[in-house]
Amino acid sequence: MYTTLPMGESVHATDFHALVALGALGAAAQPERPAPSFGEIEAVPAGGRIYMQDDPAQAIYRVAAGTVGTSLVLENGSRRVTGFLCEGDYFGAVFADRQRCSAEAITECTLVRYTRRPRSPGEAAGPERSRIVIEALQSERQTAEEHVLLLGGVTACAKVAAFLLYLSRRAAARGEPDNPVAIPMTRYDIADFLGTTPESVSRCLTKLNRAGAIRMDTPDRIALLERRTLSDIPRGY
Amino acid sequence: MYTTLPMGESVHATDFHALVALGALGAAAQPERPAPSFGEIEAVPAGGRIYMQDDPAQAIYRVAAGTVGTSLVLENGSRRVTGFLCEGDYFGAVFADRQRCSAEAITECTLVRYTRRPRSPGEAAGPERSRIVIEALQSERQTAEEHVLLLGGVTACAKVAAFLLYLSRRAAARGEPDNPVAIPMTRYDIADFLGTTPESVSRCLTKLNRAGAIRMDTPDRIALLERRTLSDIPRGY
DNA sequence: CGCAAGCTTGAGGAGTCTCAAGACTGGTGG
DNA sequence: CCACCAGTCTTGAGACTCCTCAAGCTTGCG
Repeated sequence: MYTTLPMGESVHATDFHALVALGALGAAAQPERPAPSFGEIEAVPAGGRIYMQDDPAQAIYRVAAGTVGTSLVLENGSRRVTGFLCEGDYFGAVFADRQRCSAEAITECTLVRYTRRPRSPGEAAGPERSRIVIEALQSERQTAEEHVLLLGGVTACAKVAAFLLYLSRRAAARGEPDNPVAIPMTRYDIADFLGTTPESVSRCLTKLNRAGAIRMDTPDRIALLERRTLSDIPRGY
Repeated sequence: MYTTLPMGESVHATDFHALVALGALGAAAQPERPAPSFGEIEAVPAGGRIYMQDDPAQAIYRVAAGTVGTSLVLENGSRRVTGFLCEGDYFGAVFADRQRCSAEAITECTLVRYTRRPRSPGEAAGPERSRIVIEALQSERQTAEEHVLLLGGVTACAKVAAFLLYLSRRAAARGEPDNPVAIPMTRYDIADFLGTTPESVSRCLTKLNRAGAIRMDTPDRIALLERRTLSDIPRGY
């Protein structure tokens, strides 16, 4: 599969190693970075729709605060949650006319919206816009690759435990409290994300709670007591 | 998560829409495209190791012919196959010092190897190298996102059926025969790719075969007879 | 021919899904 | 302020699928 990238001479003297260094540096949060000179701020209330599946793709979004969920409905009617996006994560960077997923705010959100068509002709080109696209690609690739590892677990408990560790790890990366980890999404969303059912998610959490591996303060706030247990769930747990 | 992309002024006048158009065009195979002016051809025999997990990351690879499998072993010892790469697919584009996955040739392969360090200083910069990185990001994102959809299936038969359709769709995109679809990888690899077991893969294929939805000519050559059945596997199939 | 690797099939048990009902929570309206 | 209500979460029971362990079968190759 060769791809046509009609950039032609529009990219000059790009340093290969600088691009390659992108991802390695991307892992570290750097909140001090000055805000980009473009991109519109958009506030979305909890439960608000950002866009729907098959809507025209008009912008790339970056989450500034809150949690966004992306999901899609397949031909056979089954629903899949494809990602939970938090501060710094990009979404909506499809390279097509229409969105493949729906996106909605799980919590109250603040988004940065990079519209495809520049608002004024003067700001059409520039390194910042291409930086956004590259960062979005990298972010979405990481989202999908981590999702693959979570979905690959064989038993439901292993998936749920890995999911908790995943949420905690990501919260820590954002500089947020990572041990009583916040669970902003519903059991239904978790189930559709992990390829299981809400009942199974609930049962696994109950089992891990009783076993002392976690402590459920409230349904949406869980303390991880034995991380080692969570990462090494055997087959017949 | 802000990422530092130390490109500075090294990217000029990049057309935002051109970058955004990348993915839409990326889906179409364009074998007529002239070969890039750099990148080393590497032939790998079937079963050959390309690199191992935790090896120093030295290059980005693109498959020119054959099938490559990437896999990794988690802390708890379970193996995951993260992708089956075919003509045109990229792999190995980690943005870190070391590889996260192992890569090995499933069939005899021809690869194009884009080494990180340019061979001569003169060819260090240029639009072609950054094009490779962007194409690789896009390719790997697509690999992971399609994998997510396959893994999200609830029953083993649904996953296996979706996997067959996936192989067929990709073969068609490469201009190869897509109905008696070639299955170059083993049941073990398929199982680790789909989050199930080799026995379950085999049983599902047998069941689909008996039901008349597919016809197994040989274990590695399967004809898809009822695509509609394969895409609409109900829960209790 | 014998071996190794991969594929298939079988039986039993563990895990999960389905359907169902009850408990809890937060918000709304009387 | 309280009752109600809708949505969510939890728990239960039964049926079913799938995993595990095991044993043949096929294929390709030395």
